[in-house]
Amino acid sequence: MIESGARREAVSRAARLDAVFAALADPTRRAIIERLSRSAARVTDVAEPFPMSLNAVSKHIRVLEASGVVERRRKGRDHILTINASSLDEVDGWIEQTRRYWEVRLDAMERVLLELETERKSALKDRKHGSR
Amino acid sequence: MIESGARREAVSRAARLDAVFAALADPTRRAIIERLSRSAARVTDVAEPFPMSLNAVSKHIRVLEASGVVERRRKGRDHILTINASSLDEVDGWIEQTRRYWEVRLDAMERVLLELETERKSALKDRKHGSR
DNA sequence: CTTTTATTCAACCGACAGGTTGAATTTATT
DNA sequence: AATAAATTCAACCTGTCGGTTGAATAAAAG
Repeated sequence: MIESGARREAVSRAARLDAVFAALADPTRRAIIERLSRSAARVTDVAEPFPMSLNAVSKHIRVLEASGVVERRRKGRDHILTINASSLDEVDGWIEQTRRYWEVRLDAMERVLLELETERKSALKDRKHGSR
Repeated sequence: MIESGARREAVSRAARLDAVFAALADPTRRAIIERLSRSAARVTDVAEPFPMSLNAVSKHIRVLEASGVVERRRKGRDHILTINASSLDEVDGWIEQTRRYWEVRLDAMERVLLELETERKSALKDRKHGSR
């Protein structure tokens, strides 16, 4: 039932990142995730503490489900929601990889070079600048 | 003028997470980040490869700046853009912490307990109906 | 000084996101 | 069978988002 991982290449990596980041961008949805982190729960249970209609929460859950962060299995009339732990790996990987770039390249050379260039230019004019 | 890069501790952690996740949810903005990961650049340079107006990119940059992921310093008429490596720490931390929850709690106990409960309920029904 | 270059500001627009309410659907309970 | 509960579907409203075009502003270059 759970064909997680390699088999879902119908959607681009970018689109998946879009979906997960967007899903995580809403505070209500992050709260839902945190709630589900403590225990699996039905839609009604998840919705209970929120100051909005059940329908609104239901829609949030659909967003989370579409992004792959939340999984749903039906048990009669109840829909049991759980979290898919591996769904954040891709996002995590993107962040990690991007940050690595910075730390290696940015901090040292590039920044100094840029500083030098701008220094050279302002040395020619040298007006009263006095910024901190 | 706007105090960019100044202390904005008045914003809640949730709001900051909102901003960063939302900033990262757009593929154009992620591409901008990747571009700036390789070298600092001016707005025009950043905008050049994108199939949209300079104004559109300028707006994306403002979103990234407001989220704290990108920093800007003016040098004459040029605005030099760089990445703030530490800005993703908060996001990274949230993901890491949330995932930890799952792996510890979800997989084992909670899931089994839930299974048992639903099992119990259908057992009651079983007495007056056939097995399934 | 005039012009070009870099960038933002402002107004506008279509699409989508997040919320509402009301009904429909499926399953449990009595 | 009748009712209640859990959930979604559908229509609708409002605000924000991503994009456009057409200024305005500020600094550099001629």
